[in-house]
Amino acid sequence: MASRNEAKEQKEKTSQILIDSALELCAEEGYASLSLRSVARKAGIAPTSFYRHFREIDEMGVAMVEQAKAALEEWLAGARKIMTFPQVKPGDAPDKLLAAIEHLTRPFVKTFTDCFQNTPWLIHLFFQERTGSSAALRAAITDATGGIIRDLSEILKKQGRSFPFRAGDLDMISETMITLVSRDVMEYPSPPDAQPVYPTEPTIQKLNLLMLGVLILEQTKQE
Amino acid sequence: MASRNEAKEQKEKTSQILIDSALELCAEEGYASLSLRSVARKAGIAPTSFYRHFREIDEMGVAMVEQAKAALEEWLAGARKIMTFPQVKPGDAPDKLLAAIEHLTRPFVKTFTDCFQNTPWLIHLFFQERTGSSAALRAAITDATGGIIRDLSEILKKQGRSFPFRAGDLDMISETMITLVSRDVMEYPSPPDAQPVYPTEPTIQKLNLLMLGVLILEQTKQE
DNA sequence: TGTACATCAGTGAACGCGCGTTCACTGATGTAC
DNA sequence: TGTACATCAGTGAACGCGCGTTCACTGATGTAC
Repeated sequence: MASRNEAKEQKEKTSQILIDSALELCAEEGYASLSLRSVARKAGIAPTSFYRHFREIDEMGVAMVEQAKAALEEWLAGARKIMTFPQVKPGDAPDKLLAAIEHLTRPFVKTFTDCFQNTPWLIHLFFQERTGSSAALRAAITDATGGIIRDLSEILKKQGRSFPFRAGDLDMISETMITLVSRDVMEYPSPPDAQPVYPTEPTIQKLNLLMLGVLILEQTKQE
Repeated sequence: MASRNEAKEQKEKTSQILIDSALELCAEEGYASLSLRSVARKAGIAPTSFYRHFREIDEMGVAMVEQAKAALEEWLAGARKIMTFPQVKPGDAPDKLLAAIEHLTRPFVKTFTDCFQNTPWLIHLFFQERTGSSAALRAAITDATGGIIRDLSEILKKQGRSFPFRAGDLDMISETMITLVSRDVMEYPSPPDAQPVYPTEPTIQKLNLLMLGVLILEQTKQE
């Protein structure tokens, strides 16, 4: 019984090697360029062994997305701890609002860029293949992205006492934040190149403007 | 002489058929899935004839981007005519600012969605392949996108008397507007599916929030 | 005007290659009795 | 404990296919004289 588990663990391990290899290749060449043989080659197993783990490439693709989602959720959990929005009052000057907003946007962007520098394949898979690729992968990504957006909404909601968004807007704001930060991060050269310090300020500024607009509008609506 | 031109025109025509075929295929399957043979097949010529027009796929890719850029510039020129920003004063209520902003954002989003419904391949090529694909194509797209962003900046600048952006911010704002609208538009199902009315309101709202933030901030800085 | 030559878009046959997929096989491990 | 059988991850040979690319050729059109 125990050894049967060992055997299963061994299989699991090989599956993981396949997924890891695929994620690396995907970041380099894009998902569309993945081939069963190239993944197997990188993983160091025979092409035919692939079928012991997945029925086809897209089945592995879905597993890749699941893994990326778990990793991204972990990063977001880290962000949650450092995103805190100071109390503001209606009528505060825009400068003061901006300073408060940066307590949300700066840690958020920092988290995203750290994530990208550590595991570029993660962002790549999520935001590069989001609209392309096979229908199966697209569905998995859309699903996972939805989860991430809701996670971010939760983080914002926690700030609710001081930053009272209307519930319906929360997801829209989260989605936009993620869209903007992922786009900027992806424009950046991949890690094979000499890795310059990523300039986060323009990204932060965009999010600031968005949140400032939100804040002004929400304050108006509450009066 | 005249007939020599005719011969050249004939060649030009075939090149155009190749490009058009490639753009269609690209919208369906993505640029990475293009093959010399599939393009030639769709264009109705022998695979070997491809070499009479382009040395390799990426050379055609660059021509595709040029064509897409020209088309998008034409759409933007149309947008320019209907984007007009009413005069606002510092201290105007956010509601009033928002109403003014919509005179920019609504025509802009409308133009983009119309463009996508008419020629989906255009948006696809520009914003799907922006980060993937070959280095040559990426460079061409980055270049073309830069031009489009500057076009939009020009449009905004024309509103300068009533909407005084600082020059440095103009490109950032244009880029963000294009990022947001293209992302939303691309999330939408491709034309092969039953074509529902594209919901532009969420997109407009995002742009509104951004522009509201910009406006508030610019007003503050001028004081 | 007539004739000989040049150009060049488009072609079909052929090549070697990497691909996905099938198949029967191996050999380690687990199970039954 | 010993023996016979079952399971199953991993394998190597082999297949047919679409790919990019080469080559020598065709035939329409343009040019020289």
